[in-house]
Amino acid sequence: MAVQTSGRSVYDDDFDEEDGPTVFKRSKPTAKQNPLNSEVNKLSSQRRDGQSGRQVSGIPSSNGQNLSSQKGKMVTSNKASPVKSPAASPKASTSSVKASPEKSPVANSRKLSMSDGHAKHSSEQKLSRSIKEEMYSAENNDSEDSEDDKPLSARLKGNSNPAHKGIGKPIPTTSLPTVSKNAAKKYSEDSDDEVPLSSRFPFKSNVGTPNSKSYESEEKKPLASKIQQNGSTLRDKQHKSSMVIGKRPLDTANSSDQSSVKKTKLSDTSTTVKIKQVSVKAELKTDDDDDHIPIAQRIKKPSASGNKSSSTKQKPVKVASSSFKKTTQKSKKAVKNSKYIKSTKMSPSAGDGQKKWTTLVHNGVIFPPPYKPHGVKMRYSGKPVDLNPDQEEVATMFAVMKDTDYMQKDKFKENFWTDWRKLLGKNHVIQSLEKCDFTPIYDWCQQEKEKKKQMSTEEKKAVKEEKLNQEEKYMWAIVDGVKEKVGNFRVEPPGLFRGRGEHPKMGKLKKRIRPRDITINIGKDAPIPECPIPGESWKEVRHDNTVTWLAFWNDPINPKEFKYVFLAASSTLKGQSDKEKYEKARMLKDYIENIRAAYTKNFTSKDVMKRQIAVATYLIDKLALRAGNEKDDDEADTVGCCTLKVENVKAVAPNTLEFNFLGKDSIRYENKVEVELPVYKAIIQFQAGKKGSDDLFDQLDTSKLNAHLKELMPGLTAKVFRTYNASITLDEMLNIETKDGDVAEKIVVYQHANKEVAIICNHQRSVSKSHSQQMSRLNEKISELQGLLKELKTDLDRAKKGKPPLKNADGKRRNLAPEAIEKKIAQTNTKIEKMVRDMKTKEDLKTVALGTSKINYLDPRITVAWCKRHEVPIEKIFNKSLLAKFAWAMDVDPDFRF
DNA sequence: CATAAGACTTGCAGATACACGT
DNA sequence: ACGTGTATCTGCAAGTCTTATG
Repeated sequence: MAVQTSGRSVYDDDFDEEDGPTVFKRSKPTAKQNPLNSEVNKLSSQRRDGQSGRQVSGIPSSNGQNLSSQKGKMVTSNKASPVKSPAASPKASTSSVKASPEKSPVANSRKLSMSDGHAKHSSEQKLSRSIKEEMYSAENNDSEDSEDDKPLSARLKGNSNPAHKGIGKPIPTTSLPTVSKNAAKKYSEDSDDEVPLSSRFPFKSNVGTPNSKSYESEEKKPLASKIQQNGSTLRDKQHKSSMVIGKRPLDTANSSDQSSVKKTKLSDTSTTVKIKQVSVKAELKTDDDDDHIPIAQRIKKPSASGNKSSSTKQKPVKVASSSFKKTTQKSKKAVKNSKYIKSTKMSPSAGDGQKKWTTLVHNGVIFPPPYKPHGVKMRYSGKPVDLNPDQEEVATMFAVMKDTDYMQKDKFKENFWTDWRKLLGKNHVIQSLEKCDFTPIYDWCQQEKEKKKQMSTEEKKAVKEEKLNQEEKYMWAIVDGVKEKVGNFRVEPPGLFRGRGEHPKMGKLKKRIRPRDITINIGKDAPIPECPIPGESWKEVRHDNTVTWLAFWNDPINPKEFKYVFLAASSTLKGQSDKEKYEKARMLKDYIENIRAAYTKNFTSKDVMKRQIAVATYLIDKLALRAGNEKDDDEADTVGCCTLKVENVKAVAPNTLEFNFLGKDSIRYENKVEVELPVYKAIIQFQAGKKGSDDLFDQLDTSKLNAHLKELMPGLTAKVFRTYNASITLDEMLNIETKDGDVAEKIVVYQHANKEVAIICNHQRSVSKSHSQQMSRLNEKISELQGLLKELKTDLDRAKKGKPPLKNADGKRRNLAPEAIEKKIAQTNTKIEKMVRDMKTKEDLKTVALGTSKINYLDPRITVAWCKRHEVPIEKIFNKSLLAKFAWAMDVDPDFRF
């Protein structure tokens, strides 16, 4: 890759040297907006949001305080199905393409979800897409290295008008003719393959059909979104209106720190000492030899091969002999895979085997302070009891949980009692938990908390500084000569296990971790961190550079499992794999059409397992379900796709499926979806003759499913669909809904898209304790304003007639000119409208968590590119930690599309 | 092959920091 | 200056997926 030598990108400059928000300016102020947008916008006005109440009463699903009661109030049952999909109206592209004669059963089955009749993509597009598929690896290299890593300034000079790129690369996903340069390039360069297309893609002809019109446009979204279009069942809680989410602009003060995203390359690992001396902030800003080099390139430095990015680190995928190939894309796959292998071989990671780093220096982990007995006596049968420090410690853990929901759970108390009793001993005075009164300890803890709160600012600051001082040395590691933040260097303190949902182990004592429990992983030549507790030593010291963890210990609750210390999300190591994740999801984009066609075909396969795989894949794709691994009995009883029980899905004629189950973290997934008839029928078949608690997919588990997926695309697994659907949704929504307007309006568009994704992924949060209170407070304010409005109107009437204003209860009003009153009225109206909007937004988002998708599912390059295109300061969308985490994405081409 | 072990990502909640209106 | 509400950060639980093992 051409290393960018000429200096920083525009972005970098802003980042480093300015305090103000970073605005991605285009060199040409023109072409800010895709010309198509205006048309597309119409579509957007038809969209409705899903509604958000997804939790169900009575389900003890979380451990938050008062949660169950809150949840209980939420009656709404259908979960939203989000996005409808204006997003993909391929009209534009259609025009450039001729209709193809393909016909496909698949397409037919999709009609259902395509009520708005989007045009489909032409066969030509499909073909070129297929070609692209084969060339994936080549493309990757191109896109990652040749373009993205160029300085922004350089890139901007080029063709910044998205419309220019239309040639050559069909983006099936959207109708926008926008095509990335990379893709176009790839297309032409990649035509190397001599094999006739027709033979390479026997499957093709099946895929698109005349009636697949909206198939393509629609297919990119989870079904849920589509269904909503006709979804009579769904509540229309929406507000296409863009609501102001009330997000505060990040303060510019932050930006000065942002250079933290840069890595400081140290000339050699022995510089550790120096590092330790510098304060964090100072360090962040210090000399950075590599500052001018984009992170993406720096990442690769350590690798001797200096090769182009390997967007996928996985090892070559074996070309399995699968039935799928036979039926569909045999030759294609073979070709693909071989290329894939080739490219992977050249990649640094492949060359180094599993090697994740070359040198690794760090200072180990920090332990929580030993327990300080407070001596406060709890009571047993009303009498004070003496406890030794160990017993007291555990009693205190229990005491402080007084007003959490766990206290209502018998399992929690039972588990706690079992473990505490072991400490007390059989013959202790305390013989039963019921007679225990922990309130003295509880009260004491509250007092302590209060004391802390009352400390003066200076005192607090001092305490903080002291803590920082102690921790500083643990906060950093040096990986291949680059100083990187460590994620969780603090060893977990002892406590009572707070499992989520109905976890069988809740309340058990999580014992204190000691050095002898901990295995350290560190570079061979690095000094071994000294054990912070005198007289003890680490369990083991390894030098394993095929893994990224710095330390681990066995989870005291489940000794078969481990707790790892990793680098922070902002590290290059994490950034790299994050990028690979998104590249894989982008790769899926090129395969998705065939994959969907294949599973659609298999809805009616005679082979039950195939049918189950098909339907499961469909659900994962359309509803963004998780894979659903098997779980042990000593874990909360939750499910994912492969572990769905018969009772979790209800088939309602003619073709609706009602899902209701507890997913990850015991979050309820509740959704009604209209599905293709074959899916509906298949589900009924799978349920036939089974009990409610039986597995719906009895022939299936995640390894079978993923093994199958891997035959369809290298590295494909179930979770890739979630990433793909989340990111593609964001990309499309942003590009369709962004209009000219001020930054605030654009941010609203972003948040709206973000929200849709969160709903698709079922990312929930519990309603804040004060939510209803806050709502009524807002209501009060609104009616106050409305009262004022009334008075103003009266005044206006009187003023027009030349009469003086009436006096009201609390005094008199000023005598104003009618114009002034009118102005006031307008202002008040605006204020009221804004408050109403805000309230709606607040109500709407009260159970939706936007953060998770932003952190884990949305390709940051979509966001960064959009910010560049629309001159939205990236800080308005990404906070400081996100900026650091996504450093690798910052110099993306403004024309980047997912 | 099935299962276990191992490694890494994803997810929610509570604590804490911070901005905003009064 | 202060309380309140929101945004962000942190902690750690709970997933996914790969690899090793018998």
